[in-house]
Amino acid sequence: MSTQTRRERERAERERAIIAAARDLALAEGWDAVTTRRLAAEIEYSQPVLYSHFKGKDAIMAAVAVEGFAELATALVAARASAANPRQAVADVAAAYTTFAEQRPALYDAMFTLAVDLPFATQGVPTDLARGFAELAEAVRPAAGDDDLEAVTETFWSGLHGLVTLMRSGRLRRADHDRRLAVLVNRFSR
Amino acid sequence: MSTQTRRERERAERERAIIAAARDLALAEGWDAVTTRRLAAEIEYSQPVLYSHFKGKDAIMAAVAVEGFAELATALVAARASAANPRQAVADVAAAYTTFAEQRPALYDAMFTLAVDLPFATQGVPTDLARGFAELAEAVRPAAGDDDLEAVTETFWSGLHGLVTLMRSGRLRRADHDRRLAVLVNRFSR
DNA sequence: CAGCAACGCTAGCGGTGCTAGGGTTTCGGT
DNA sequence: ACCGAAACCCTAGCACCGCTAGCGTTGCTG
Repeated sequence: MSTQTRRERERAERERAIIAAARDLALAEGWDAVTTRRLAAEIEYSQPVLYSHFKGKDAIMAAVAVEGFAELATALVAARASAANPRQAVADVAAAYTTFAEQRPALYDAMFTLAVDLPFATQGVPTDLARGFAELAEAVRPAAGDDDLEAVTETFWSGLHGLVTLMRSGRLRRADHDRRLAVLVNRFSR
Repeated sequence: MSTQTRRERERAERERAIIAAARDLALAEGWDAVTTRRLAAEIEYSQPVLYSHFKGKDAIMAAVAVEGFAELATALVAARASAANPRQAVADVAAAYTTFAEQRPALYDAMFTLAVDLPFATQGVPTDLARGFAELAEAVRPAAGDDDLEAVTETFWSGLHGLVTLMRSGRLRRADHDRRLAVLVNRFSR
């Protein structure tokens, strides 16, 4: 029994090492730099070992994304908790969201622009993702009015996502980001 | 002179054939299916010919994107022109935008999610892109209030872009699209 | 008609994600 | 204690990618 458990533990550790290596490499040089060969070299095993843990590169990215959901959710919870009033809550949550995307671009990409094989609008949504979404929902709830809260939240989220992706790809001037964010917050407060 | 002009004409035709082939292939099977080899086979020339017309695959995608800007601008102009009132103009323009993205996903990707080497937030923006942006601006102008019109337009655009990309990547339920669109339109009208 | 320049081809480079097959090590039963 | 079996991981390679060097041919020019 002891050797069995040891091997399982080592295997789990190696899996974490793969995810950590992918995450670090992606944060440092972007996802294009994350190749199965470099990943294998990083964990000091051969390429095929990766495939005994994950179905493919997409699955590795998905695993990294799941970690990202936890980070984002934590940031959003903190932002909303420290807000003085409902209006400020929307602003702080929005700022926290875009800051996260700006500071962890590779993580954000894995979560929201790449890696499609994660469950989103279906059952089995990662709990941390649901946590983050709930924070957005609570922030905009006072401003929902007659509209369905879920629809308002999703639309608010889309606005944030659009701002982030268009700015990051050079389609929007970074200098005007605060102004745009203020507009969005304005439209989803009161 | 005659042979010279003939060759230039043939060259121009071949360039158009490359763009058309890339566009058709992308619309039919997505950009992943557009490889330089398939493209070369499609125009019945060898691979290196492509590189005498374009710097690389990205440049070909950029050329396709430019054509897309014209289509989108036309759709937006038509939508706004036929609207009965300002409120309806925002709704129609928004619907036209998302419909375009939904019906021409590959085109939309080339324009707004891939191909970064196009000028956007700088000088030299493709005129058709500016035309489309201007239509969005005119639509939301009545609802800008004290906010800077450009910032409002960019934010509205971001909302549309976010809705489209999150839905297309499976992050938002397609069934609720109209509801979300209505929310966005609501927040950028009146 | 000779020389030259433009042109488009074949072949190949270095890279990608992924997999088949075989050795080696470790385990379990006699 | 040993032997068969199973688990494990590595080497080598497949098919593909974007892109380019170098050559042969074609067709124009003086």
